[in-house]
Amino acid sequence: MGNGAYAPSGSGVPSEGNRETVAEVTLREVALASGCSIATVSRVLAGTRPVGAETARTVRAAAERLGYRPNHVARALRSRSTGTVGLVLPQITNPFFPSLVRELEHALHAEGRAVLLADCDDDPVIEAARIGAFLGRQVDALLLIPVDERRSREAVASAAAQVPLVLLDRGCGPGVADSVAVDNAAGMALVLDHLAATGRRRPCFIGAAGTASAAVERRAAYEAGAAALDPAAPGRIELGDFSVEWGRAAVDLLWPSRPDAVICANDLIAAGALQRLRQLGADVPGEVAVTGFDDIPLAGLADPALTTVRQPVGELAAEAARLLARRPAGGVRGPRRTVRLAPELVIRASSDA
Amino acid sequence: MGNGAYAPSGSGVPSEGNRETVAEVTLREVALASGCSIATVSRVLAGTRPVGAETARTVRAAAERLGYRPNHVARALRSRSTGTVGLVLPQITNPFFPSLVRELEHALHAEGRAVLLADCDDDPVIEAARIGAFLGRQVDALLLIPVDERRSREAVASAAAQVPLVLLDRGCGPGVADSVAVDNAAGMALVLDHLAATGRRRPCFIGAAGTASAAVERRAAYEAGAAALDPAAPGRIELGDFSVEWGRAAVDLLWPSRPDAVICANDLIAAGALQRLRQLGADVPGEVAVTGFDDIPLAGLADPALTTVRQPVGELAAEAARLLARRPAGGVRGPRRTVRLAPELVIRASSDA
DNA sequence: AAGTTTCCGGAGAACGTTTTCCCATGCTGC
DNA sequence: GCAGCATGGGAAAACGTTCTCCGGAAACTT
Repeated sequence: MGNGAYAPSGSGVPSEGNRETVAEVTLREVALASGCSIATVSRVLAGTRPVGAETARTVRAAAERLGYRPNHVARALRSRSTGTVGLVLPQITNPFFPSLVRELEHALHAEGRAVLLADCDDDPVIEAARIGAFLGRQVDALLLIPVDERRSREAVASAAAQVPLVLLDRGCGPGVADSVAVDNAAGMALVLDHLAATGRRRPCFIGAAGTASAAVERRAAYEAGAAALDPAAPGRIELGDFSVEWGRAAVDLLWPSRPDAVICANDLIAAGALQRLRQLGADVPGEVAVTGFDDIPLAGLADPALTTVRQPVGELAAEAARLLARRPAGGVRGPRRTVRLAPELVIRASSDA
Repeated sequence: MGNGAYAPSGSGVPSEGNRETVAEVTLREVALASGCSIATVSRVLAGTRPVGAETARTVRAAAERLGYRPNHVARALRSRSTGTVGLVLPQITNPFFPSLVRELEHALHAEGRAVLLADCDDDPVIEAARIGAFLGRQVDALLLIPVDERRSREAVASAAAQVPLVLLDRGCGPGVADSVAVDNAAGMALVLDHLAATGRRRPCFIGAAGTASAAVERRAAYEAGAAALDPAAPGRIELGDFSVEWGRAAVDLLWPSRPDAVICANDLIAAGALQRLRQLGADVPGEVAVTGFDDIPLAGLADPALTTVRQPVGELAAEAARLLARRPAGGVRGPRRTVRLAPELVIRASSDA
């Protein structure tokens, strides 16, 4: 029974005995074999009510012998819980998401729930459709990284009224649903402190336009922190999107003014910036430091390796699972909770003084 | 009805009328409202048997009006098909997988099937457990990227006996299950042809040890091709694993012999090799060309951008879906099919003569 | 000794579908 | 006019659970 997590078949050679692997074994067969009723078998196996020790043993033996495996579908129909969570995200190919998905998958599987995955192609319409499909499949809950702060709102709100729903990484307007994300302001503050401590005085910022919460919060935090750093020269700010291409392009705009630190709103931008700076012959980190945000795998691979802010992906996932578990069913009750987790500064060569 | 893919609620303001969003609408309610039997409603909505035109209209109107949404769980219990496929992979954080997952998700959702995701942490034991869990949840089929050629075999074979199962990207021994993968030999041949055409004469190979099919096939193809290229100097071969670190380390072993082309078994190795070569002051591509395999996003971002072999991810996914669809149910019948898809050479700066 | 509470176990009703029967009706062909 | 046959529709049996009753027996109470 050690390895056979799913194969009721015997040991290796399928020679004799239990051929009943074909006709699915149900509670009924176990009941018949153990000489008691279906109800009793159910109770023994589910442990929902105490059952006589002797009977329990017989039942368990019979179940084991026949290789009984509960039918989750039937169970779901009756108990109105599928043990399934839908995970909806904008683009699995966004390099920040895989590790988050991984942690979520582990956290959820650990409590016996399975993960239905949907990729929205960054399209709110597809997102709404996927949410609807999952709801139709009776997921117990939804984990959602919204595509867009505004255009996802309607679908999210409507879904949150039907099942427990936790927003991840990005917000979706106030009071729409529970949410858990990294503390972007704290992360940006870590970066600025580090740069200040290593003597950088002429920072600039390459961010992303739009209303996405990560974009807004990181930009605001930079503004606040940079002004505190040196009220006279808060540094230039350029806004584009969260892409490598934009990082490259922004450097062309900023480099002429010779900043000594380029702070980027995420690692992709930073990777682009780094690449372009090197092409322009800039000395990183001697002449100029570059920092990113998120700590995607690419950050450690860049050359020089990128100083960045690591999101606590594991905690993010654990917290999301916890929020889901807390919200019982109808989901409507209770105020929305927002959890902010502290990030960690990862200092690498790109800012090493 | 345009947007409300999942919300049966009316238009905006929840003022009057249908409050039955709360108590789930079933076939029974629709039958009652349209004055006919449950069976008829089911037939109209599922289209399983012709029904009188007048009745059909009435039923459809009632269903629309009440906002009927079929209960997938009940349907699954009765029809023994959940419309769900399990996708089991070694490590979602492996940068080659996200795009594959994306394509698979789209292909499957397009035919109305939902995707259950499992990440195995590169551990065959976890893999077996996940497969078992999915089987217990009555997935209609399994899509699997095996962790290990040998150690995954038992679980895979056992699962393949129960549901249609398609192996992706990596094999798992002959005759175990249907499988679809890129033609590694053809890909390596493309690389070698390109390098020969651009005048490279002293190749070497950084590969991965072990029995994983990608490792074995790419290595064998290199040996065959390099020998054909120049029987006298087939080039050195170093074997490690599919990682950036190994790429870096291997360069230290190989560079002293001054090859003019470093052919890597995947892009991660190539990225490491590229990095180390640059650190050593080598001129890429002037002095030495570097090539990868897979065309992960990192390949285009490396500096210089990496020449590599692009896997036809979309076709891979489509073909996998097709194989699944072909195999009816029990899965045991019929010979195993193996599909090999042709890759494409992507020439970038790292090999530009 | 008669209530009363526990305890253990069984019968059977859900859960919401799909599907198999079966019964009407209205037709066709003799 | 009657067998035969499509056609449209309903009643009810599954599917495999969980869970609510209910009953009997044993163990306490009074």
